[in-house]
Amino acid sequence: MDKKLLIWYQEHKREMPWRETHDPYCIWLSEIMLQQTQVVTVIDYYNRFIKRFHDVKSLAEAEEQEVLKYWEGLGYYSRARNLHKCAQAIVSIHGGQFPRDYKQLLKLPGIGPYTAGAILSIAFNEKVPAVDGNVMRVYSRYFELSCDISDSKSRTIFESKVIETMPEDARHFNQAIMELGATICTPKMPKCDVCPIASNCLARSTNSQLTYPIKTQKIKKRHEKVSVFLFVNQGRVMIEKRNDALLLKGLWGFPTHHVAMSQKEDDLTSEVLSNEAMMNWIHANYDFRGHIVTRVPAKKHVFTHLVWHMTLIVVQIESPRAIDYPEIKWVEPSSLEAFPLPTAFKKNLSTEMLEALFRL
DNA sequence: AATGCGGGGGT
DNA sequence: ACCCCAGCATT
Repeated sequence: MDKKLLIWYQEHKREMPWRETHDPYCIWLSEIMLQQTQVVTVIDYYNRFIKRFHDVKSLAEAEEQEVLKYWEGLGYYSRARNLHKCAQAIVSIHGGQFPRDYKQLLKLPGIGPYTAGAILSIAFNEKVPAVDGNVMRVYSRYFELSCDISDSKSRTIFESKVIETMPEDARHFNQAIMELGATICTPKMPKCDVCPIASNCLARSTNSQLTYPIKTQKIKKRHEKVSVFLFVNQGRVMIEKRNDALLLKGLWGFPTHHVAMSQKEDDLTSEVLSNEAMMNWIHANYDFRGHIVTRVPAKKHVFTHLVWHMTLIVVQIESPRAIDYPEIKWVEPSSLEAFPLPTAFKKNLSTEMLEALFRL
């Protein structure tokens, strides 16, 4: 398996900025960004990030808000918060050097079994497995392994199998398996006709590629109806830093009010908040008065485990005058870009909309 | 062991 | 419009 695979990888690997170095900082950063995120998306973020935070020390010294700003739009923001904490731990505990040790790496925030293996193998060429979803898909097909990959216990089974089959060139082998999973041995329509290891693939021989990997877990998303308030005062709109009790904690956004929740989308259509109920909510949470200018049905936004059905509520605030607090800012629409604003809010803000707000 | 956590791509 | 993807932390 390994010989053909390594030759294929050498010839067909995609170019990525982090593949031009073995610097543990670059490998670590890229691996964190690549969790649940595709290569094409990561490249721009990675380049901008490296340009601003060129080593672990400069990242450790940064403000969390700025790190989040550089992560804006990438999602799973706890990755960014843990990345920042991890950089600080590496500076304070390990003298700014990444530990070349599996157990030590695992203790660091945001680094789990996969990422520890990826850093050790790719940066240090240690013969350690790095099992991600691609590896599990490739191995379960190649060996027709029937263990359930949605069960976290299965990871160790794949790790043993990887150790059995791993050549000395761990650095390239681990990346080759993942590259194969990402480009050839894909979930839906695997390109077996151009796969370098198809001749020995068990699933290929029995035409069972699509029954592997075995995965039982089903995801049931709940639906939430959410009012998103655009408080407008003298050409400025209010944003607040989302607190730890909220989704998207630490990022900025418009005030949100939970109207209704259901397992079924249809149950939400009848749930409408009256103007009076809204004004009561506003007054209970903020000490100013105003009137509702308009309601705009907004795009729905799908998160990992829930769906937001948003309505934008534009409210003209008459009193008090716009005052900033540490966690509440009144900003001109053009200044919104200075804050880390998650996609759920961003995608509902057209230029026309902002222009209209500005005129209020 | 189960749940929380974004956003993008393919069909 | 709908389906799929999937590491780590917390509980």
